[in-house]
Amino acid sequence: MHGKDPWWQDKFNQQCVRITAGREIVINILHQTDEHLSASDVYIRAHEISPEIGLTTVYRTLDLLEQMRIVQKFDFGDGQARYELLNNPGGKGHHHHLICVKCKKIIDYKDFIDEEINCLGKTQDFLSKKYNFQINDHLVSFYGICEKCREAVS
Amino acid sequence: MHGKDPWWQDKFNQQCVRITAGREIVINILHQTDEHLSASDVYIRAHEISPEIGLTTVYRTLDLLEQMRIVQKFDFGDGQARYELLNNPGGKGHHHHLICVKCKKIIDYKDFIDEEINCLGKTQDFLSKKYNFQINDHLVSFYGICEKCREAVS
DNA sequence: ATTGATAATGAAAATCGTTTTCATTAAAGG
DNA sequence: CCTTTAATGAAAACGATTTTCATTATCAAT
Repeated sequence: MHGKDPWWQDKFNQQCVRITAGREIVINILHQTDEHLSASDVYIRAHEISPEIGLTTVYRTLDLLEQMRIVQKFDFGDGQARYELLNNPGGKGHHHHLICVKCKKIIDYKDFIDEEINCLGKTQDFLSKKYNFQINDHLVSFYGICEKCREAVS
Repeated sequence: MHGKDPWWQDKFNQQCVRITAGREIVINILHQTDEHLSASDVYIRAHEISPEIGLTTVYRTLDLLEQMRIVQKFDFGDGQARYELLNNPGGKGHHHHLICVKCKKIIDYKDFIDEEINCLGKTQDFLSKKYNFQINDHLVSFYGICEKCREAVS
């Protein structure tokens, strides 16, 4: 695509993880979307591009990418894990979530995100020292009931 | 236990949800622990108290309590949901999480919690207006790799 | 290029947390 | 007490994820 290798290839080489066609496809799929894709979602899209990719490989790749801190795994309570690219350079950027516990609808928001992150930063510094953790990212979600679901109740 | 009914019974009566032995036991179990119990954990403890309680009922009860905003359901990525009592009067109180993505260890922290909540409050107010959500609670988690797991890697 | 060691893969089977089904029992109001 | 309807348990079904195992592809050394 460009003269330079994609940013994530460094991480692969550093950790002696092989760059394969399937892995590239999975990363590209995640790179090209703003949605929170499940493993099946990724599989369906990958399969269109390259039908020899199996669901198992998609699962394994997503796990690997999570371990490598290239993707973030979420669980919004709808029974399947969802994945998002971290540090997605051309993507929508970092955001937090607002989740309806009834219908499981997810809203990504960026309002006040800078203030929030600033505030969380202090905590992160403290925690990483106190507990000797290498903290890579965070998850902030608000839970509630959306307008539609509130209407549905008596 | 006291002369007065437990705090959560009001919620049951208001919503015409029946107060049954099984439900009381599940709530008491959650009330008496500081851990993040899975459905099986609850089932095992419930079964010791009253062997006729089935796993299905535990699942149904936990779902019900989540809908009623009496418990909060979490997913820390270890393959099973975990539950905590909300507003637990004698409990450990509100806290946030620090999670190791390798070994899935969870640390509950309360450091800077007031500042964080204060900061999140502004967002919550904004979001609930903007998206017309009834926001009940929030989840803040930091993800990283703990000391032990970092040593284990080359 | 060829080879050799080893990581990556796919298909199918296994796992396991959770949900559904359905017949039975218990709760709350009359 | 009786009636209606919600709650329950056991077993089966479900579905997402993981494991197994034989095969294939990758990278490094030759």
